[in-house]
Formats: sequence, structure tokens, C-alpha cells
Amino acid sequence: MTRTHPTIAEVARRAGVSPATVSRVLNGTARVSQEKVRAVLRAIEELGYTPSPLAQSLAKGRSYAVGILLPDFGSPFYGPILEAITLELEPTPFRPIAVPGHWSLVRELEALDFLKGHRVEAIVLLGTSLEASALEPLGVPILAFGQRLLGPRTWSLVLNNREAAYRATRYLLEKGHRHIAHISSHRGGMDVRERLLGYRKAMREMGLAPRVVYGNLQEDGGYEAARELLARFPDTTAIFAANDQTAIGARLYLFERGLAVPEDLSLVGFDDIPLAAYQVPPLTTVRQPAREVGRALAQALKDLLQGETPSLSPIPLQLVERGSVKEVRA
Amino acid sequence: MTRTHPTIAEVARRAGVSPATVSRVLNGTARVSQEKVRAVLRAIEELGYTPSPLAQSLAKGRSYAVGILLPDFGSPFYGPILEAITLELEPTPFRPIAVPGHWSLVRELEALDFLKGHRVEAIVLLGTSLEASALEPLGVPILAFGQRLLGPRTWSLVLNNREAAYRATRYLLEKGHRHIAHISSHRGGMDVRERLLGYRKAMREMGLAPRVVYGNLQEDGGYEAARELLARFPDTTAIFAANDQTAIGARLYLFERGLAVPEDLSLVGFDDIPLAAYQVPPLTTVRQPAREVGRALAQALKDLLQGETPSLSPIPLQLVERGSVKEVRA
DNA sequence: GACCATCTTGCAAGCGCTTTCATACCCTGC
DNA sequence: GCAGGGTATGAAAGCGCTTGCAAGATGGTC
Repeated sequence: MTRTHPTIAEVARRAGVSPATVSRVLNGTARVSQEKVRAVLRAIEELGYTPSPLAQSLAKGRSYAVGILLPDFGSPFYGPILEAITLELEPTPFRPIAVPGHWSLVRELEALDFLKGHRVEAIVLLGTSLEASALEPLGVPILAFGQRLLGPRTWSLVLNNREAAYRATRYLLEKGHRHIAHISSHRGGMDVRERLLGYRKAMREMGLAPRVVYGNLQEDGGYEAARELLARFPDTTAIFAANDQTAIGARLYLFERGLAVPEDLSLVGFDDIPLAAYQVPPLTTVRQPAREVGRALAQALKDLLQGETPSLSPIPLQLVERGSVKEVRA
Repeated sequence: MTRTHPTIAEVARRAGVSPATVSRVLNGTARVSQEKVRAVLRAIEELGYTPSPLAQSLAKGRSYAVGILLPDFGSPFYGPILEAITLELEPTPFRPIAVPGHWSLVRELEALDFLKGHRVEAIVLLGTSLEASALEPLGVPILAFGQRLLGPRTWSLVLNNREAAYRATRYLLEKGHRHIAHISSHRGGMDVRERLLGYRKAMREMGLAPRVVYGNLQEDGGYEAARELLARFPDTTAIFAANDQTAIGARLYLFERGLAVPEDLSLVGFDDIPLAAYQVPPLTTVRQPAREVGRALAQALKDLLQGETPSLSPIPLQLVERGSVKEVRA
């Protein structure tokens, strides 16, 4: 603390009242006479006083903090969700404290420790690979997005990824494609595996052989996966990628190979990150609406912190048709 | 605090020592006999004890927290910088606490208050429009990126945007372009204005009339700006955008208009966000390396917090040539 | 064996705030 | 004029931790 902040005692002295009274006007926890209220307010103003949340938390016995664990602040998918949650939490007394797990389990566990230390009253898990066993000892309610976690005081917001992936694949099938590949990943969580399952189901139903390669859910992985894909299955006419970053990476490889999208190959992504609509051609993808996900998560958080059971109605996943898919004749 | 955490007193009781001793082994602030160390460690282990940073901060009189103010967690430019700073700070005892200003001055001021309340020991400003006058009363050292701030205990990391913009424009000129437009913004900070100045200078030197339109530094603004641009200056052959998001937005408009990049129009961005290299064609842009910026900022932070004057050597801005610019004959 | 230096340890105060409890005060009603 | 019931306020304890201070223990020296 560079320059020492004024304390409640100083405010009290200046206003000619006791610290207790200052606290009461600050929190509105008891009636205080008009004149003292005024005196206190003036003293606060003059001193530029800001109460210390640290001390408040300690005294009140609660932190009003909620932890949000996400893979990476730079993620085009999780970043906007974090932003949305933060925005929704603004009008509440609760403050998010966001920590990145940097895509590593160790870091995620460290982050958890950190949050535990800070006595967060709940934790939101975005795209982590944590297991229930690591969470239970925290003794804090958990809200997970994208993975199904079971345990006491644990809730999950999981959207129907399998169904959405199934529909996305069906969509390609209906457009006449038969040689459809999927770029999945070993790195992702349950949602990524579900997408693979949905793809498989659609292919199986048509008696088609699935073609699956794996990336890292990042652009470079998508690029490499596309290379592998075309080497192994040169007659592929459509690619369904497990996320938009992968699709965008794949698209660059196609471009470099001189393959046009959608004329030579059709492409479908997943997530609908902000930049998806601005790709050339605009990327057809399954939309996971960050804003709504953030809202739902924040709402569940509020319920949770008021001791209620959170209502987590799943958000429908919509395929948004843009320009990266072409109809082909059989 | 859902389930009450064990306190230092419980650990002490269990280990058969005083709380002071536990504190000493925790902090290594004094010698403690081997056997007691072991007893304490065991007790900590058994109880699953984690010290409360809140209480520690209060008692120590310092928070070990640094505030990081950025416009938006979802920003493809600032997100990665935040990530980089966080990563660099990991091995230090300092913890970043990031708050978004949501592109609004009021919010930024609120965020500042929040940070002040939390007794952060320093504040990093990323892309804000705050003025020195709002910062001074905080009494905390400030580190600004992208804007030059003067004041006591205030430092700025400002890269030579004007020069880089000048060179980017020169680059286009050397490629034979003469009808070069710039998409700027009223919304940005000093760096955006500097880019405009650099562009102007290059154009003036060649006796060319500048063509400037304005966006909001987001994709949609770039799209709209491109529309306006082509309406007002149909013979434009190259666009230099104030940032990559703008360039990407503009590019979509060109695409919809049936204009090819770079065949019909060349495009240059600024920032080199992660997705820039994956655009089609890959976007030629001025690189502001997030990783290095983060590192420099974190290093300055460490210096600062150790009472030293931070050394902020500017990072060179490089034009990275990719595929969105074509040479034209005069 | 007395004395002193050194090391380990506990006591207690204090960090900035909240909150319980008790006190002092004022008003009402008889 | 006094008992009774509110109401506004302050004193003080306590939240979980650190740290200055002093006491006790240990060992070495003359």
C-alpha cells in the first residue's frame, strides 16, 4: 500500500462519531440520525475514503467473490463468455475473480487452490478438464460449463453438443456430401467428444465411413489436421471441425493448397466465435451464444449464492448457415 | 464461506504450537526447530489448511495484488496481452486482478475504485481512455500501455505507432498504390491517433490526398467504414486499417461486393491478432507482439513493486508481410 | 558454576472492519 | 412526575493473520 488509505476510524473521528456508526451508514444496517449521516458522508468525501473489501470480508465472514476458471484469457470462445458473466454480475454484490488454467491440469489445480484461499463462495468452470474428486474438497458449490460433473453442490450447464453435431453433419449430408470428415481433438473435454459422437452417428446412419483426424482445437492444429486429412482422404468434400479455430486453421491450409471454399470443399465449424461471421467466406457454424451462456451462468450463480437450487435450462444450439457450405450433386 | 475453513489457530492447536509458530513456518520468517516444522506441516496437511490471503494482506499491510484494467475480456488484442502478463506474473508473489472497463469511461472509473478498494499496489492500463487527473488520487503507481500519461509514479509503454503506420503506408506506396485510404476511429486512444498521423505524413510526403473514414475498431465498424469508403472514393486501391478487427470487417464488405483481396484491393491491418495470420488471404499487418508486450509490462511491474524505476524499452513494431497486398503498376 | 550470547518460542497487539450488547436518551401515557 | 418502550449510539470483541517483544532454553566460555 503505497500511500496509506484513510481508515474507518479516521472517518469516524473527523465526523465526530464512532466507527460503528460509520459502518452503519456505509452498510445501511441500522438507522442513523440525519445529521450524523450527513457528517459521515462529508467526512468520507473529504478524506476520499474507500472501505477495504479485505477487511470487510474478514469481518463479515464472507467474501462476495466467485471464482471463474477458464483456459486462457486470449481464447476467442471463452474470453467473450467471461466478459458476459462479468457484465451480468456487475449489478450484483458479487465480484468475479478470473484465473486462467493455461490449458494445463497442474495450473488448473493451482488456480483452484488460489480460489480456495480467496474464499470464493462459488466457482465456475469453463472448459477445464478437472474431475469431481479434485473439486469436492473445496467445499464450495461448483458450476461447470461444457462438462458433466457429479457431486454434492455441483451443477453443470451442458448443451446438447452431440445433437448439434449430428444436425450439422446431417446438414452436410442433405447438401449432398458423402465424403465428410471430422477434425476432433484429444485435448478437449466432454463437449468435444460429444461432437465426435454426433458426427459418427449421422455418418453411421447413412452407412458412411467416418473420417476423423485430430487437432489441438487451435488454428495451427486445424491447419495440420487438414493436411493430414487430405493426404489420407483426398476425395473429401466437406469438413466438420470441432471448433471454429480448427475450421479457420483448416481453411488456411485449403487456401494454400489452392482449394476453394465452398466450391471445392465445404466447411462447418462449431462455437460461432465473433470472427466466424467475418471469415471469407463467412463460416457456417453451430452457434454457442456467449452472451446467453454468460447470462445463464451468472443467473445460476445468483441463485446458488442465495442458497437456491440453480435452474439451468439448456440453451439450444443452432446451426447458422453462412457461406462456407455448397450443395453438391450426387 | 460455505464450509468454514480451518484457521491458523486450529493448525496451531493440532500441532501443539502457537499460531505465531505456524505463521513462521508458513512464511519462513524465522527459524523453527525441525520437529515443530514437521508437526506443523502435518497438521496443515491433515486439516487441508490454506491460509487466507485476505487476512494475510490485512495483517501484512500489503496486498500483493496488481490491477489490470482492460476494455474487454473478449478482445482479440487485449485478451492475449492479459494472458501474457498473467503468465509472466505467475512465478512472482504478485497476483493480477483483471477488470474490464467495457469500453466506457464510467465503468473504467468504477473499475479504478474497485481496484483502489482492493488496495492494489500498482495498476496497468491497457487501452483505456483515462486521464492523469483520474489516476493521481489513487496514489498508486500506474503503468500505461498505448497512451502517454504524465504524472508522479506514472510510466507508459508506448510503441512508435506513428512511425509504424508511416512505414505501413510507405510500403503500400512502394507497391505502387496511390489511392490509399485509412480507416481510423474516434473511439481509440492515442495509439489510434498516432497511426492516423503516420498515414497522413506518408501521404503528404507524396503529395497525395488522404482519404480517411472512421469506424469503431470492431469488425462491424470496419465493414461499415469500407462501405462508406468505396462510396466516397470508388477508385481506392488499398486500405490501411487502424487495427486488424477493422481490416477484417472491411474485408468482408469487399468480399460481399465481389472485390477480391489483394487483386482488386490491398489491405493492411494493425496489431497482428492471432487470427490475422489465418485470414484468407493472410492479413498483412503491423505486429504488436502480445507476448513481448506482456513480458515488458510484467517486468516493469516487478521493478516498480521493488521500488525501482521501471525500464520500459520500447518494442519495435514490425510490418509482417502476408498475402493481402498486391503490387500495382502506376 | 556463574555468566552471557544465541536461538527458539509464545504472548499480545494490531491490521480495518462488523456486530452484539448495553447504555443513554427521548417520548408517551397514566 | 414517573414507569415503560423505542431508538440512536458507542464500547468492545472478534474475523484470521503477522510481528515486535520478551521469556525461556541451550550451549559455550572463563
